[in-house]
Amino acid sequence: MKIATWNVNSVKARLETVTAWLKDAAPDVVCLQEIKTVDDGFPRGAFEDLGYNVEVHGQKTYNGVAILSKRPLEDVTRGLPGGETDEQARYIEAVVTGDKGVIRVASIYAPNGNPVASEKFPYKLAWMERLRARAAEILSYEEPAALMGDYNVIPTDEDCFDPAVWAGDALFQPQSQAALRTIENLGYQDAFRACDAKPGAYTFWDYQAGAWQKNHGIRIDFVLLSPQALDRLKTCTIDKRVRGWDKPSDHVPVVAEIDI
DNA sequence: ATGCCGACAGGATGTCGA
Repeated sequence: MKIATWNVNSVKARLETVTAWLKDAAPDVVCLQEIKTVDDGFPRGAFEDLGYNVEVHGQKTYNGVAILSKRPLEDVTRGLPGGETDEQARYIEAVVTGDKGVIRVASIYAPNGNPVASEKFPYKLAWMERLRARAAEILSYEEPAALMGDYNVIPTDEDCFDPAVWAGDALFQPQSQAALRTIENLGYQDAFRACDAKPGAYTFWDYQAGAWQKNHGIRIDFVLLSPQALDRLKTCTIDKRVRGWDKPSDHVPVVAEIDI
């Protein structure tokens, strides 16, 4: 089963790019982030026409996440547990059944957190703590799980072109890196790192200042796998071709092949 | 030090992203 995550930066503005990629890559499951639309505005027909089931947790203008799957999506959870007063749509989770068993998948859009001196940074850290709690709960199920998305954390110096540029940024703060590491330390593995230890692989290049042309990127989109999913991991790749296409998102898809 | 680019809502330009 081919599973993928992609921050599309508006599903409406990106519809042609996204459908072109789906036809080219033919993933079985895709977690989308930053769809920037309410549920009713989601172009579900365009994806259903390509054979996908669609589950959406949308929001006007900002955020919003979705899951597309060629297999039925079951046990759908909208919103990250523990945030009854949180209005921001950043999490949706569902269970997919493959030929050899089930896999639980989550589409995650973690808060950016900038500027660090604002209330946005503690919101980011509190949200990551809620994600840790949910990740721990999922681990207790002892089943294959893939927590996929835009974590808005640069894990190490090797995950950005120039660490000095990011020194004051929320994505690169020690607290942000620790929050991600704490989730991994529960027992999740970064699928890309499990397959490819080379530094200098990125998933995001800013639209500004020719970042793509200069390869000034960062790696902030991850597929985190439970032990039961890691056991079945075959490959994990970053599809950077897509950043060079017309009307690209500033993020590219991360794709993992799981034997499920 | 800040903007660079792009999407959105709204109908100009400010907010947000990373």
